[in-house]
Amino acid sequence: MGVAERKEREKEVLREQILTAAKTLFLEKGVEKTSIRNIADLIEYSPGSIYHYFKDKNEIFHALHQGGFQQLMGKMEVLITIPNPMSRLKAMGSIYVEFALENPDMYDLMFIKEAPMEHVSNSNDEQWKEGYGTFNFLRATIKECILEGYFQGHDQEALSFMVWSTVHGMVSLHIRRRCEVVLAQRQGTIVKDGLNEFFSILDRPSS
Amino acid sequence: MGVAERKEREKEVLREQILTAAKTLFLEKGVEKTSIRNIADLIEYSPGSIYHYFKDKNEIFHALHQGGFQQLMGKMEVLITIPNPMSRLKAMGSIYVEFALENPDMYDLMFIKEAPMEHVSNSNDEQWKEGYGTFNFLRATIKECILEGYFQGHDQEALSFMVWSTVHGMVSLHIRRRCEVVLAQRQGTIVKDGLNEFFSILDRPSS
DNA sequence: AATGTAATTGAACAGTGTTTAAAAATATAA
DNA sequence: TTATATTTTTAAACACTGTTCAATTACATT
Repeated sequence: MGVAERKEREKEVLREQILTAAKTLFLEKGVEKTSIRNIADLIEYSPGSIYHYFKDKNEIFHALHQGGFQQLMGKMEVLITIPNPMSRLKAMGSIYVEFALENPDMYDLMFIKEAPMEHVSNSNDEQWKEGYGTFNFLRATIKECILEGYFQGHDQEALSFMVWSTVHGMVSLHIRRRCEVVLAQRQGTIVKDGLNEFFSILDRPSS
Repeated sequence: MGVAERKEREKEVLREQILTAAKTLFLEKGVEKTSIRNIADLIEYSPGSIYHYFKDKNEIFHALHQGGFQQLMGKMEVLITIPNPMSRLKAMGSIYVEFALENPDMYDLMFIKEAPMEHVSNSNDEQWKEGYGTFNFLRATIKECILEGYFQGHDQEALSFMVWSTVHGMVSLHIRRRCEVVLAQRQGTIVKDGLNEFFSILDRPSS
């Protein structure tokens, strides 16, 4: 009686197809400008059938959202091989920025867009599980830095938040197209340059 | 023959009414979820008549956008009385954060929300006039800091962008409710604490 | 009072997310 | 194999959206 299992697998395949098509279109023309009909056209199904696999458009976002956190965590795994906490902190920043610039729409979904389920705050804990994971790793790295004397007398929690904010600020200004105010000839590299400036500042000795 | 002038004034009044209604609705339910018909309903005019005062929805957004920049610039005027560039830089950061926390919705509109149709409309220069103004002021302040030896060997443009990114990052993570990952007992003051951490880091001497 | 101009309207167009009743495809049972 | 039951898919419809435009209304000028 493996029929139910096969059906389940087939259903999962179509679910995956929808997700892949949605991701393709989101990255291509943006989330807002991608319609359910566009997705349906791409997988050659009717618009209505998508609603048998996802409650609504938001649920498609949410599924991709979680996938994004796993992707980011995957990119961060190499960091455990870096023993020096300061080097690890910098590498973490580089990976974060790299992820954001390579997957701007996904980053938008994860960190910039209005979180759609905020009023239904019950499931928040589950949703942010991965988010907690990455921030905890940052916090632990900062703690090691402080212990090794890199940021003497600094506040672990506030410093962690500030470091995260700096990289988030740079990539989100870039993604939301607020970089036109910087010199035209610098716009192409301003995020990378800004990150290096940040590293330089972090490298300066505690007075 | 003051008729033309009176008509002009009346036209300006209705323009103002549209802007006020749009602002109310944008801040209440967001730009994307506010329709021209919603705005028209609120001022008790037909949807079509709005197009006699604004080319399209984007033009309404940009008009409000510019108003926000003027408000921020107004708050920044006191900075010219601070002679020391480093003190001025810090005060600028404080005012920026204060503005964002006091007017989160307007800040959202100005720096976080998707600026609609930016790639389509080619009048970018005019739109960002005020944006250029505030960033120029930051750039000039950073330049003075460098000249006075505060950031020896640093890149003016990249450093300016990085400083802006840090304050923007902190307030935008706060506004978009991504601060739940920080310790619960710190969440109320994390932006202010993070800003102070940033100031401390900036204060450290160039090696 | 007649004319010309500017403001306003409501209908229409092409698009959106979503729902739903009917149809098609498929699995199970007799 | 045939009949029934279940699941999957579809097309049409609903209530929206931004925008355009011909027709109407309001009004200042002659």
